[in-house]
Amino acid sequence: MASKDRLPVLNQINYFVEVARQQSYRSAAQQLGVSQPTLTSQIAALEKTLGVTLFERSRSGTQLSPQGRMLLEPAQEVLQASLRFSDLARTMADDSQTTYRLGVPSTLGPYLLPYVLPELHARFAKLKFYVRDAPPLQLEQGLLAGEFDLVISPMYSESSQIIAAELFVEPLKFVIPSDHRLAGQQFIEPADIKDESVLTLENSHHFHYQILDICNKLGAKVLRDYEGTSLDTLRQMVVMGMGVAFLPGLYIHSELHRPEALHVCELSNMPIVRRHSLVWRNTAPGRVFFRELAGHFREIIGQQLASAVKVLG
Amino acid sequence: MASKDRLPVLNQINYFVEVARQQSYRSAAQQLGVSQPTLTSQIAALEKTLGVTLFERSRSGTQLSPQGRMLLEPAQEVLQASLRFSDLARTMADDSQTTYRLGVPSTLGPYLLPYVLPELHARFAKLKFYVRDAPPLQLEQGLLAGEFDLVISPMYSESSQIIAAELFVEPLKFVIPSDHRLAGQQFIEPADIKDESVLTLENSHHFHYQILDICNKLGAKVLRDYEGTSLDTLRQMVVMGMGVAFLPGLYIHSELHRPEALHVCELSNMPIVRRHSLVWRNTAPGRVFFRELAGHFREIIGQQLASAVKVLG
DNA sequence: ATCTCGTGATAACTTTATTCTATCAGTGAC
DNA sequence: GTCACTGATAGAATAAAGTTATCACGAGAT
Repeated sequence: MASKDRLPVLNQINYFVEVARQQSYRSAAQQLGVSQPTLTSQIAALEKTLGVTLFERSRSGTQLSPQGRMLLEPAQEVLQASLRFSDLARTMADDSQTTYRLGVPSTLGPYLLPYVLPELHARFAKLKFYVRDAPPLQLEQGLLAGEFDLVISPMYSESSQIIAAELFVEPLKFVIPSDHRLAGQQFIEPADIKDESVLTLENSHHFHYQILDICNKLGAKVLRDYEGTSLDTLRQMVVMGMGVAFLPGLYIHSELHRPEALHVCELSNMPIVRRHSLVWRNTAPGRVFFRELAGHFREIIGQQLASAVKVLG
Repeated sequence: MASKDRLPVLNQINYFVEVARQQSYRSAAQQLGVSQPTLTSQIAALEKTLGVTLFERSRSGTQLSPQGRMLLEPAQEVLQASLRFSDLARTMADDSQTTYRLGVPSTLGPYLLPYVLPELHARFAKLKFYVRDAPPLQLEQGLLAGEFDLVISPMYSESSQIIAAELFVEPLKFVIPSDHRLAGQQFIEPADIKDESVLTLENSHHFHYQILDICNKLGAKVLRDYEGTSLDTLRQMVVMGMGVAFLPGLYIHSELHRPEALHVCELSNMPIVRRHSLVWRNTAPGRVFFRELAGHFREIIGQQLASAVKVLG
């Protein structure tokens, strides 16, 4: 007869609970700030969609029907669930109180984020990141596919769907074994590197191609037989005398505090660097906040890592 | 700016969940059986009331925003709560699948309901009664106050707000100690009772006044110093020789199967009875079913207790 | 480059819900 | 009886939800 298969209306459920509480249409109406006929018709509508009589009305008052009595608690649960829902929404109305999926290159994340995230947390207590490592190629793909909300990447491929805010420039340091013929000097002439065997990461890393490029210019040869899977293996390979390598400044800043079997230096007059940007889709709803976020990144990096990198912006 | 303090609409939450599931407005629209612009405007309305952007739209598709992602599960919980609510309502749309608060006199309930409720349960598996004992006076008050939905009572006070369906007539048996001078006879002349000491229940029971009445007519005296608090104490008092008593036929039928230190008989040519009705408020939403229920009571009592009582109706 | 197809957004309109004010018709207390 | 109180009803105004037709943009194939 009645009751199409339609969902009831939360507002009506709210009315129901209030009338049940007050045992009176009129006082419930006053409490709810609506007129009494509104309640009459809305409760009637709810009863129709549910197919159940909720109240026993008499000229001398109103009370719950047996069915209404049993439905009262489930109704309150619906309202509570809806309150949880909209409360959560309200707190997240502020973009700085949400959890974002942040993608970082595995050659950067572990050496950058420990310096940044604690301070960021101090500034936005409810801002959270779900951080995932990935090679830059996958980062960009993943960003476009919606697997990430934010990505820190070198931003080598420009696309109209993507917005990048430059964060900082990171030097790549030249690393050689302590017993290498060039060890001991702080600056090395690019020409001296000719014919050196340069080790790199495996080619799923953007890092790989950058090194390839540099080596081509310098005339050094890249040892492709032994490609490291992480910066740590790369370092080990250099220590073991398998060749020389370029290692990111932040890695060295983080991991090579103590003297070791390695010598770290730079090429004179030829700064080799990585550029890092904070990247997001141009359609991302958080884009305004993301831009603000990039500012905080720069600020914090400037405070924490000024000695190791050069902040942009 | 946006977001008045109003409750969201379940329908919109449902739309939200479906679009999130399909990652597409169009296919979600098809799935939901509405047009695509409806979704556009309803999702936009929901976003406005929540103050949060739920989706990241692009010309090539739709996906959840970070906030929407976190709101998806709470949204589903709201829907589930609402489904539980309306499912429960649907099953209770049938008046025979609800729990009613049934009030019975304590001098009747324990001796009647065990014969009735099992068969009633067989006929209406989901029909339940929350049974409470009370003296008939409280029963009627409680019924009017809405503390009971149904009451079995003698229905001595007629009221325009109350509807009563007569169920059956129960004889009151005359009970004397086995060693009483009148013991052994099945029928006793009313005149023989003159000057006997008759025991009764305490006066909160309607039973009390009925006995008082009978005794006045018969010229018997009522022992008011010792009033029993239950039919069982009354029986014990008779066994102990403190007097004689009238006990309800159903009590005797239930409790006195085995021969005992008691003799049970009747007054000849003077049937003493209680009448029992099923009573409810004339405004009770279940009133149609209650009338039907009264029929089932009569039927079942006729089957189970024909030897002890006389069914009416 | 251009075309086509698929995306969500928009406009203009219709239908359905929601709400209001004013009024009615019983009930209960005095 | 009278009066104050209930919830129900009528009719009108407003708000919300739905429709069809169309647009503008991006992606992929030609």
